[in-house]
Amino acid sequence: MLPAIELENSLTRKRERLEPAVPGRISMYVCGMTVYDDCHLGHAMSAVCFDMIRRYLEHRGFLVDYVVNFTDVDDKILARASREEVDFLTVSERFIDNYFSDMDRLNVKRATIYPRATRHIPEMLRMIGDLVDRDIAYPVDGDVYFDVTRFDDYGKLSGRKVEELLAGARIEADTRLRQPADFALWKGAKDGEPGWESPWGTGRPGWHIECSAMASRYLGQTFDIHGGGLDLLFPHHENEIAQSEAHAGVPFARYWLHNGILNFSGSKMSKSIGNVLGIKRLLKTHDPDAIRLYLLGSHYRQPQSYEDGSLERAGKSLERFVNVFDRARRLLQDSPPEERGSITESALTDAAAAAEARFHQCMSDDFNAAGALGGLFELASHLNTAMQAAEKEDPGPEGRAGLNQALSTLSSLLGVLGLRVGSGESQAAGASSEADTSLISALVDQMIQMRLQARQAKDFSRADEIRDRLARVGIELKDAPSGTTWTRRPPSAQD
RNA sequence: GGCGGCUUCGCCAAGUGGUAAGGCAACUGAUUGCAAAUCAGUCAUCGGCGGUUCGACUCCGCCAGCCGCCUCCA
Repeated sequence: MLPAIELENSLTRKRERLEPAVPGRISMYVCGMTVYDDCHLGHAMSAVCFDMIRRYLEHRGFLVDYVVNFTDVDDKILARASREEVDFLTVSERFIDNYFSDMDRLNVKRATIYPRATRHIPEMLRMIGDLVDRDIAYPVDGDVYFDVTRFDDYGKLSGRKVEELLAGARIEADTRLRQPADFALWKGAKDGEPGWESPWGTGRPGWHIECSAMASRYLGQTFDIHGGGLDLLFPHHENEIAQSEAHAGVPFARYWLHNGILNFSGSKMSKSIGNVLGIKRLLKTHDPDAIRLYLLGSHYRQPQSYEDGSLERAGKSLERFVNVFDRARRLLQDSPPEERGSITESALTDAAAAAEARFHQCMSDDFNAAGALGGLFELASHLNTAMQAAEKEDPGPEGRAGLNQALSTLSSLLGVLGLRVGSGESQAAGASSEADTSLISALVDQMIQMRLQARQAKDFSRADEIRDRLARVGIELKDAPSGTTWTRRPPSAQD
């Protein structure tokens, strides 16, 4: 019996048991990105956190409807388009493609649907129209604003009170507004800006309304989980709730999940500060699984600080898993089975069962992937201990069964976290075509043969030279009793 | 100024009212021609001060430091 899933709900600030509105199904909406530039590690953090949550829910048997939006029209996109003298959709579509290629490499599973704001203008106009009709929103000079005093629960997510917002507003008051905290549902087009026709003139949607419109379009007026970065909690998510609930009269998202922000050099990774690490650049020197492992190494809700060498350390950790599978493959294929075994089956099956139990215990407890990983490292250790013995004396038929079972547990649980180690689909850094790979393989085997001859002739300086030279081009040799193996490492990483 | 959060071994980072997972690094030993990998072992009393409690790192209060949001932001 697996533990019930509990999660920390930002809305109630409490730990709650996850009880989907429709048994067996989870409807989940996660704020994607405004596509005006490349993705950075912070975007990856959010995407990977919610991907991990989604994968775990699916692993637990839920059918997950997973919606991630693209904000494909906004000031920054328009600014870029104007700078590049292209249509704004050219810009947004380019960065959407870019987003997919980065996220695919990080093994972020594709959402059920990726709605774009520009393709849901009618839905938004209907919502805005309704709010205006009921005087919850009001038009001003071609814009439309939401009157925050007309929604009693305004501030319930972020713990703010309307009065305080009015008093402490940092922005200069726009005198056209009923109060400074009111936010735009619709923005009238200024000179030459693209726009859509509306009852209030040509314009484009405000930022928040798209999520309200698209979430209800695809998941219903009330759905289970809404996720996003903690920095979106206010005002974005607060405003989503206000619009949606004022419009529909029913609760919007039932559970709100927020991932902690990634800090780099002491402050939030953000384009405006300029301390961003682009995913594309990181992928040049790091295994995508290492990046994923790093991002899952702390609880999703905690802010995470990126330090120099963080990804290198994650890469070393990942190798621990990689080595287990390499070693097992060698062990199981090299030696013919014998009657008597060096491994007692129960030792490994117990270790595997313990790791799996701990995995579920941690993951059920607000998706504690970091804790779950700890258990997987322990299982890796148990496997190594057993394999060390098995290299001296055949594990025997029962031992082989136990070994295989523990390996398959390890690889499938890593898979639930989206880590491809041991699944046969891991992406070695510098992956190349199949033809290249087999050519490299043949060449390296030749070099290993040459080195073996040198070693047998006790010409160790020559043997070392071969090893060093291969290391310089990213081929690392490992001598084992059963022979020499090699692995490709990424070219030396700088950050 | 308002709201929220954080402070655990050299670094990253889980966690619990009953004396602290894991990874990286380091140290000792085994193994190795030497390495690498691996194994065995070593390596923290949880920011400070009070309080509640039989007992707190975990609960409460105060203090200090750091961070996020309040403007676009994963």
